[in-house]
Amino acid sequence: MKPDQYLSVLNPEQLEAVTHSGSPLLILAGAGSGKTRVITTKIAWLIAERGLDPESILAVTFTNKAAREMAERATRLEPRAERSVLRTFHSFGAWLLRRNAALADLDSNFTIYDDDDAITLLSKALPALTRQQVSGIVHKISRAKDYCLSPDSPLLAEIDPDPDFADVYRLYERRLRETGNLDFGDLILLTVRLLTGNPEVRDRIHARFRVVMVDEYQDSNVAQFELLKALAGPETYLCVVGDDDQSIYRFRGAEVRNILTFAESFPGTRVVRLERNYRSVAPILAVADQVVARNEGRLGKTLVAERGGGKKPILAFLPNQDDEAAFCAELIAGAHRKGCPWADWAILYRTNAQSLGFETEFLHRKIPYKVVGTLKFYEREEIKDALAFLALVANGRDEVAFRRVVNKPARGLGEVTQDRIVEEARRIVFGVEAEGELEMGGPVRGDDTLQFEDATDLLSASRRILEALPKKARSGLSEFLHVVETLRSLLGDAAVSDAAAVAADAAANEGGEGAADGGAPTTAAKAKTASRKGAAGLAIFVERLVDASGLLAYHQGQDEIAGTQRVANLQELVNAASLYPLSREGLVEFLEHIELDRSMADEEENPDSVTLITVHNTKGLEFRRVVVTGLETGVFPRDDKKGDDLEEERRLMYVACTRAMDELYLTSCASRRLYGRTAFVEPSLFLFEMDSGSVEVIGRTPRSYAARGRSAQPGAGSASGSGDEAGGVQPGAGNAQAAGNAQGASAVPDPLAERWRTGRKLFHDDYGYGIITKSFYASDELVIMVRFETGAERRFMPRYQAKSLLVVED
DNA sequence: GACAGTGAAATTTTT
DNA sequence: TTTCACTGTC
Repeated sequence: MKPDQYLSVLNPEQLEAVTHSGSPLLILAGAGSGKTRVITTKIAWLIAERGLDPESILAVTFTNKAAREMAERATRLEPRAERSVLRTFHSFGAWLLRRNAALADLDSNFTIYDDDDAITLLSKALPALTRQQVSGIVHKISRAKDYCLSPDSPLLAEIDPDPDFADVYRLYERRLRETGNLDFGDLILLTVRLLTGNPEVRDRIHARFRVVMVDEYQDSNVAQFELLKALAGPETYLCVVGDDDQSIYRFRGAEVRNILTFAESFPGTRVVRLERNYRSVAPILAVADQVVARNEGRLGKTLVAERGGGKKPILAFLPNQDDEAAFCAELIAGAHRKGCPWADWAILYRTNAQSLGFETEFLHRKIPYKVVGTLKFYEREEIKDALAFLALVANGRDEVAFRRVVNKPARGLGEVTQDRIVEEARRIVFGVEAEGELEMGGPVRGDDTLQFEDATDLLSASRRILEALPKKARSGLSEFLHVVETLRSLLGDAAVSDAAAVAADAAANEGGEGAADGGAPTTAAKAKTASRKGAAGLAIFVERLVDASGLLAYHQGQDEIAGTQRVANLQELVNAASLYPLSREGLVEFLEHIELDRSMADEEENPDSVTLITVHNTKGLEFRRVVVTGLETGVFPRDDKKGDDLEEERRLMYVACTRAMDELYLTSCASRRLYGRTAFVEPSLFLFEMDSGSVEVIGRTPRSYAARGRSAQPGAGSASGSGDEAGGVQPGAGNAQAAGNAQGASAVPDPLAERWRTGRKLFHDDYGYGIITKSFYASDELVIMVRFETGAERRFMPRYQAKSLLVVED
């Protein structure tokens, strides 16, 4: 596309942001203001108009999805942008560290530990503590890394005042370095140290990246801020984009202050505000704004809706979460009957657990849906097993991986034997008393990488103690070692020397590899094509490994016992590997990609389906119609939230509402089941913060909410005071009758009540046959009691349960 | 060393 | 309701 073409569609502020140069730039981009368009256009423009080498542009984001989208859109405007480096913070860190492994005192074959692995590792080092306690510690360590704090930092007390914490942190670091692996925090922290501690690397990076851009800057943490500072040389053009009102990751270290004080950190900063919202109709934007306006710590923006007209958001009060699910289903099904595609809809909730009710309901009603984020493919036992085995092949020091697979299937190698092997491996490196001698950098000395790896390899250690083991363990272990070795040889004899080779090349590497490397993440779409052709590339290897490791047989057995899908899942993993070359580098690349991007290729899901998604996961997305569910105190916002935490919940609410383009629905239940127990709950604080009159209320209004409505809406109050008033029209099913009030039911014949008359026989999908024992209106909702053959008695609201409840006899 | 059974606790958001 | 730690048995 020609620059004047894509520049002509921009508004004046967007144009200014795109063409600005000569000083740091902060773009304050409100929701739906065309932020991504500005970034991608800027990339294209820099290449096409300013003649910048695409490879000298670095743009970092927080999610892989965002990175992919950015690459896609920039490339559409300017094909050469394909060679720019568009990555997540973490994948950029991994990229740089791997290429400078020797300088960073790392093994270039490092794999990445997720929280779970980190907890396992530390648990083994602290056997006296429960997993839960360790999990708390690991969490704090990861927070410390977010803030760039080493075990020696006095500021550590801010995270945990316990003086032991620093020691445990130190211990964790040592164990982690011993495995040769990194955790998420390290990907940022060690990258910062690499750049600040090695002037030649830093200069090289400054020379290469002339432009550094950051998207969603409001979610950056202190370590990422430090990284940004390290990346910005005197000649670097710095441009960050963000919206302080959408900062929602404080809980994991994000610092809103980064964006609030950007201009102070980088003197001369030019600030451009994008305040025209092109996404939502005005009434939707209004309620979102009313809520977030209550926050104090914000830069303050005035979002202007470019789309006039539009309906007021509808607020539905419902008895409980089953009704909430039914309400949503009916709403969506009703719209679908009128031609609205399923895909126009998104159901938003605060916590993942809330998706369940919607899933069951949608399944019943045959409404196609997809759950975003809960794709726990890589969490499955069989997948983690196979990945652990792969990781061990790539890196023989990986203790967590070793422990996970060495005795699976059972080879007579229990924890005691495992401990012996690990001790043996550590003994070689540290001598008998190693405690406390290490710095953060770890024990690797650049010159003897090879020897180090060999000696501390858990496999070498295994071999050394082999003879000392009891017969059963000995044969089991020796068989295991044989499998690993055979597999390693499959990756070519070059495997062992890779580390040295890569280390030697490192210095010259960042220059040319950007292109080759940037290609990998964008190939996700090609995965399917590749996998259909059968095992190719690394897939051959993974297939062999799954079989030879005994994991296939083991999980086959589990499939037969439990009727699970494990073998099929393993096959899926094999397919995923087909994109990578059959080599040790290919394997390492594969593992890194999985660790950093768990959003497996979107399978062959139905493109026309309703989206079920947590509010956090909607960042950057938009839908025509959105239902924000669970608007109750304790759920959203979670209770015990106050001060800054409450402000963050408010921003979450702001994010949720501003996802909607055309229609917004809000649902709030009177009671909710929470771990088995049913509790009555109050409407969300945020509902009270919206101006009365800016939403249309339906359903039985809770007393507290009604009270507020009455005072704010003079003349609209009801005489009865029972809170029965339901303003507005029931969307979806049976709307005409619903408008009628409870007291009117005596005169007017009511088809709904007629259909669900006492004595009728029913069939229910879950409970089987039953008979209606009572039928009555509670406020303005028809309620029936049904006794089932099982003896159970249940209440239903036919309006919402029409599909699962079938009248079988008059 | 594996495994079943018991009792109790605890639930957010994620690169 | 589910998950996890711990206990006792084979």
